[in-house]
Amino acid sequence: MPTIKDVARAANCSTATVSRALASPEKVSDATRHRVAQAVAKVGYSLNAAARNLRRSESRTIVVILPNIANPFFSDVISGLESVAHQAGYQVLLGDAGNNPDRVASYFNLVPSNQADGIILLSTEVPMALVRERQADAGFPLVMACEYFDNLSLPTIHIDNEQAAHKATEYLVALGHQRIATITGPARNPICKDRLRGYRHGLADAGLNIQDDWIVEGDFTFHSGYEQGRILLQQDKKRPTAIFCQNDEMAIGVLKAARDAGVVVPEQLSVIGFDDIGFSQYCEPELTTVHQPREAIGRTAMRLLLDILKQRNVPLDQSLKTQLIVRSSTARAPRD
Amino acid sequence: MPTIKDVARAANCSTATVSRALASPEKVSDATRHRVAQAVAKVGYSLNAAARNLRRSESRTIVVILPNIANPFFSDVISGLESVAHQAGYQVLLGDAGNNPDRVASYFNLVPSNQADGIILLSTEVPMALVRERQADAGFPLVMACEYFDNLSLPTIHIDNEQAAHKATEYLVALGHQRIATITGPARNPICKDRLRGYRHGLADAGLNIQDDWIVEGDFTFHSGYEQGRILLQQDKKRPTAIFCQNDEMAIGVLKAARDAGVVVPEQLSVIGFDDIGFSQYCEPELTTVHQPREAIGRTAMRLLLDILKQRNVPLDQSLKTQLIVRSSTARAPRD
DNA sequence: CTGAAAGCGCTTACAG
DNA sequence: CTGAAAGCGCTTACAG
Repeated sequence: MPTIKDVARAANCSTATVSRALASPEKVSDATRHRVAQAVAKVGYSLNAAARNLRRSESRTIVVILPNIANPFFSDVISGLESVAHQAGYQVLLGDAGNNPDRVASYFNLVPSNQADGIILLSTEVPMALVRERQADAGFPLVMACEYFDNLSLPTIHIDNEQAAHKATEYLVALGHQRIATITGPARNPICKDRLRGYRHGLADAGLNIQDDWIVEGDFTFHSGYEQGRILLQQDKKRPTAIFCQNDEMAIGVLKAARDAGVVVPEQLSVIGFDDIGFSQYCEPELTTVHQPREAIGRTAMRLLLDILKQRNVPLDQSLKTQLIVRSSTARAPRD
Repeated sequence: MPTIKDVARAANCSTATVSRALASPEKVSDATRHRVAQAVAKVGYSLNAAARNLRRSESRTIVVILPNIANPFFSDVISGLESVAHQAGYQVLLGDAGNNPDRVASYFNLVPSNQADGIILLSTEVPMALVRERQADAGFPLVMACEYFDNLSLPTIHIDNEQAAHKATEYLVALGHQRIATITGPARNPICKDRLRGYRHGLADAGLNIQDDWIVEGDFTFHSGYEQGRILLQQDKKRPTAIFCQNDEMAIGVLKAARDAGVVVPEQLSVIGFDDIGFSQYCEPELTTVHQPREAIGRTAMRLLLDILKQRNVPLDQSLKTQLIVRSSTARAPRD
């Protein structure tokens, strides 16, 4: 591999000048810049980033830790993150945590080892000790998006989960539903708690009583939605007439459980999801759901992190708007 | 950040010894190794990877270029890639090409700039000139998976697309279908050509004639499947009784088009997809499709690349098995 | 088993 | 605008 020395020789100048011509062209005369450009092409030079990173002690790389790359929810968030990063000359290293604490630890370690400048965390399913340790360290650039820790304050971009769930529940109530169940995500997850709180308040506002066995826990997969849906629909006389699911995949699982149980959606059962993933328009029936501005979440989170890296003063907590999208999986409550 | 010097001071030895204790512990006495470990903990040292990379001129990073991170097909492939990489002490940098040639160029550039040791390419939607240039350069570690270029020989892991499509078509023929349409992916894509060839042969084998306006092109999205499906189903007397789609998302789009057109699947229309993504079990009806061993493709591709990096002799072309999964979107052809 | 020393390829403060 | 020189933090061949 040709180095900056080879270029300097070919351009008949010092390595310092080559470096300047490449990194800050305005510091160099037109003629020199041109000679250097020619020399670069001639010798087939490309900058050794490891050397630059070492010298500058920065890597221009941001690590994004996500719980599971298979989750379609994240793809737009990632697009948003990447578009802002690339525009600013940063790369994005996508780290799939895959429920593996070691892996997460190794991603975190990329920052002290100078392979990454900062981290965006999209999951709370990571070893708390690790995060706590880093957060104590003020110099560790760490931003959360989509999720957050309820016992730890970190800069974060999110939606108002409670309000969104509240509105979804209200909508079901407005349709005349009185027996409304919910399938939550993992119960310890703060955003799931928020969505559950929104659900409870929605019922309470309407004077409906909350039936604890209609609050069931899933894990955000199709399969868990299917299983919990099946169970909820078994009680065939006083079964729920509506189910609010904390994400779309579980809602789509419920649609299947309903089909298998011979319960017609939306005539006999209304279903609401959360996220508005692409598939929610292609399932049968199309899913009423809470739309999240996923790209914007990604963009905003990356901007926040880059601002932190530049030591800019920035709001550390931003909430973005959601929207209830009404499609065909909800309807007026059936007569008893 | 503490450096190796600080550790050396705390352990009362040279930096050379610290380096050895960390990188090749067997070269160092037990006592020293222990002292170094203590010192590392005491000063809170972590190795500066940029310095190591510069010195060793390797990065232990593999770039995976994919066309679109939102495509659920890739998530298992990525899991496979990552599991092998991490086991071997490599990191994976996921690069979303996003139909942006500049971005792809910058990912390719990671190798000469010493930020990546090799590339796995999961898409042919990249500037040919770039690939051609690199491939000419024998020292450039580049492996393809899932897709391939038909005018360029690169090490590649794939399935037998033609055979898989042939079998799927045969299956429809065996169900008595005589009017079988197909929705392809982008026509210039070699794997799409292969699948199309398999379809043609399947029809030819059965003595069915091939109707050119039943070979329509989509782009692998739900939407294109929906649109093309809608058009195919419009011709209501002699419309096709079966549609073979080159991926599941388009097949799911067709299911929706059929619902909208009042065509009942599978009684009036059989639909087959390709890939066996998770959704294919949660759409209505569940999708008959060609299963690809996605994890295995990923694992095999990463092993191949790592072997190439170690200059091992390896088979440069491996084909993995597919399987037709019969679910509920296919049935015997309706009577005319 | 250990240390002194060179060097990986850059960047940048300093001097002119 | 340009160059000589120091130095970023490691690793490793060499010598002992």
